[in-house]
Order: sequence, then structure tokens, then C-alpha cells
Amino acid sequence: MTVETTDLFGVCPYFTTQKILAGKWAILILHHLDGQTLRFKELERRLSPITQATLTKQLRSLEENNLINRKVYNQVPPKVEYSLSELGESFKPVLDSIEIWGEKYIETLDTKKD
Amino acid sequence: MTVETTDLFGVCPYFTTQKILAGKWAILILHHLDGQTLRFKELERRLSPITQATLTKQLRSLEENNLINRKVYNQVPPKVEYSLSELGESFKPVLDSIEIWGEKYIETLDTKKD
DNA sequence: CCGAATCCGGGAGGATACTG
DNA sequence: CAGTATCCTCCCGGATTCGG
Repeated sequence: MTVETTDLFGVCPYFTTQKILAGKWAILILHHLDGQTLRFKELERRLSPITQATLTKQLRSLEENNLINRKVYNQVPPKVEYSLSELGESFKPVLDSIEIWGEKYIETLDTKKD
Repeated sequence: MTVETTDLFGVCPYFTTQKILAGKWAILILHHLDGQTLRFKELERRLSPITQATLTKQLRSLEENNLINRKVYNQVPPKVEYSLSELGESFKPVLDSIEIWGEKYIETLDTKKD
């Protein structure tokens, strides 16, 4: 497949990251997988109102982008574990800075309702 | 307007940041405004194939979230300048970590086509 | 020259039902 | 338990047009 250069994916680091984080749940998933391996069901529970179909799609997307690992146990009942890949692990600084900034931002929100 | 608590906006830092960065051009705009004030037209040029309408919307969104300042000069021809607000400035660490990770990710892409 | 207003298509993602 | 398969809705972002 010829890599389309219609956009700057794979060229501009900001554009590329934007694409990967575009999913509504991407950041949350990476956060929850940070430091621990989780089964599908556990992820679903932690992400509260997310649906199975949506979670599957988001996980597939992150997997295609090599941010997470998917390990399937051939057994009954099925068991699938998700964890951060090496690339996913390297994403941790971004997650950290997001958390710090997000908390500061939320504080600002509180301050504004004077 | 009553702030909806339908989701975790204003509660979870990850969810909150996700909402703010959701726009396709948000990160790019913040990056281009980092360290410099730009007029509408200059931003439009730097963001290449973006349309005026889309750029306006994205800027409005960032403005509502208090990440950027919008200064209007009442003159002909019109002149509107955009710059990072204090909150926007504080977002710089996130931008930096995104840039670093994005570059690493792009390297990985190159390596994979062995 | 800057930007608002309107219309529209496509895709993300949610609801639901069904499989191995 | 961990998905797949459909259907459907909403809304983002682009094209276009209008206003100051």
C-alpha cells in the first residue's frame, strides 16, 4: 500500500500524535493501562459508560499504531489481556504532562465561578 | 449556563484535556501560537489546507476554553491577532512532550519498513 | 482582508443483538 | 468473556456564500 502523503502523518510530530490521540477514549485507555495489564472486561468497567463495540474499536486502533499489546489466551472462557507496548510506555511523559496540566485547568475552572 | 456533569469534564484531568484537544487542529494551532502572536491569515497559511470556517471554529473553541487570546483591531482592513493565554502558555510542557514522542514515533515508522 | 453564517457529507462512536 | 455485525445518530470539518 502506498503511504498517502495527503496529510502530515509520519512527517509532523504534532499532526501524527493528533491522529493517534483522536479517538475519544485513546488517552483514557493509555492512562488506565499505564503500569498494569488489564483484561477487556476490566477496561470496560473502568471506562464506565463505554460500550463493548466502541472499546474494541479504540483498542484495535491503538494496537494498529503499536501503542498497546494484545495477548489472547486460547481457553474457555476467553481471556484477552491488554498492556502498553514499548512505544506505549514511551508515551508516559505525555500522559504525565497531560495530567498535570489537566489538574491545573480544572482548578482554574473552579476559581472562575466566583 | 449550567455546567453539565454528564461526563467527566472538569473532574478527570485526562478526560478534560481530551475534550479540549479533540479538535483536529487544536494541537497544531497551539503549537504555531507558541511563542508568537499571529494574525488569522498567517495562521491559515501555516495550517495549509485548513479552511477559514474550520479555523474560525477551532479558534473559537480554544478561546472559549481560555487557551488563547483574541485581539480585534477596529480598522480597515480588519486585523485580528491570536496569542496564547496564560493557560495556553502553561500547556507548553504538553506540547513539548508531544513533539518529542511524535518524533520518536515517526522514527519507529521508518525503521519498520525494513 | 477578516470572519460569520449556512448547508452538507462522512465518519466516529453509541445501542442493540448475536457468536465462539 | 470477548468480541462481531448492524444500524443509527450526532457533530466535526469542509465548501460555499455573505457581511463589515
